[in-house]
Amino acid sequence: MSRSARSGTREEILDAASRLFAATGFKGTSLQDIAGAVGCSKAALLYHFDGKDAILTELLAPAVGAFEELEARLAALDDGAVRLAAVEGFVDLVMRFRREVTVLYGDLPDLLQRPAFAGVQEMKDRLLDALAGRSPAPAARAAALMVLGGVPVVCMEPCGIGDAELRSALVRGAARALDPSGV
Amino acid sequence: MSRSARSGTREEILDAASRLFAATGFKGTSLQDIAGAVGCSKAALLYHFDGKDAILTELLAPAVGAFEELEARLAALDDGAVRLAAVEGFVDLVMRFRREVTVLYGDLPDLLQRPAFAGVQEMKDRLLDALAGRSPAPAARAAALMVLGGVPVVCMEPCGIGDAELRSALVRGAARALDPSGV
DNA sequence: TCAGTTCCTGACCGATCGGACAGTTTTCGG
DNA sequence: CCGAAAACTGTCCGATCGGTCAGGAACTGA
Repeated sequence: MSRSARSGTREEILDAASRLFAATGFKGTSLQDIAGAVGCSKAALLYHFDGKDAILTELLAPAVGAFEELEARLAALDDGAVRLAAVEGFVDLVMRFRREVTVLYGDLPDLLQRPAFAGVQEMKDRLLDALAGRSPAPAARAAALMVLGGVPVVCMEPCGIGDAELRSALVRGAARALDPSGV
Repeated sequence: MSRSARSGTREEILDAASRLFAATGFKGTSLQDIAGAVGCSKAALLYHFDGKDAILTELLAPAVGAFEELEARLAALDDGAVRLAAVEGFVDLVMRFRREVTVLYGDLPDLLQRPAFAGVQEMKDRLLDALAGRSPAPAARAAALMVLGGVPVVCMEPCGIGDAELRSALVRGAARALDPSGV
């Protein structure tokens, strides 16, 4: 067992950073803040990571990977089934990676500019397409965008209801919003 | 006519600031950036405004006022009519104040902490209540939160469809999401 | 024309940022 | 027990931040 795996400082840093990034944003959190939360020096962070950006990318990697998997799964579905699958998969992932999604949404505009997250923009576009049931209709795309932006907002809020109940409420609410045969 | 009203520098500052704040966030925009966009010195900004925060608050004041008016109007409605009125009013205001809402949502978490925007949090809560048709049911509140967070996201995106069409798509999509008798 | 107000500039300030670096403590295999 | 690698610290750096200040230009009413 390697030494680094035992001490766990690296994981502590990632945990503290994700909490702080989610609470005050990436730009709003300094290396000093993270070091203080972990209980080490700022230089220790830069020993474990190549810089502030490296902490962010490593932090978001699992979530990004999971969303890429979801997309691969959705790509295999036909137009009829993709909408509901996209809704359920999206809600599940956002809930599972609450903190990471909060971080990502918190500084979205300028985070997307970074070359490291160039793929996120395309990922968002493909997910939007799936939520719209691959329909090019403006109304369908607007509704899909509303779901894409709205679901994370709900998950960020500590709304005091259980995960199972929240999940079902979100899936049904989003499905209603995306239902082209609705009101 | 006062001298300041003629030169219009003050308005230029507010316009440039709102554009930059919306594009790169409040924290992500420096006074230098604004001065550069306006074509004046950084000191000129601080001659017209008491500080960076003062620019933000003055920028957001018309939007905040409009949302307060909306709430006052909603408060007079009974539980049956409040939901649809809230959806239409909310969509209208978000579209009218696109840029301001983008700024507000871009740095929401830490902006809400500011004493100057203490009222915004309560405003959000009351609007949420109205969108949920004043229902305390967790599912209704989750759907309302989804709409509250999702509609601004759609308006920020330059989605290339006309305002009228976008408005109708948003109102209908949001109404579907909030419909308790739906799917 | 001239005093007075408004408008604006360049230079400067302390604080804080992300990061670099040399040196010290801690840990572990042999 | 010891030498080497790993883990970490204190200190310093240049850049940039929001904000201050004294003074100069530009316009105004008399």
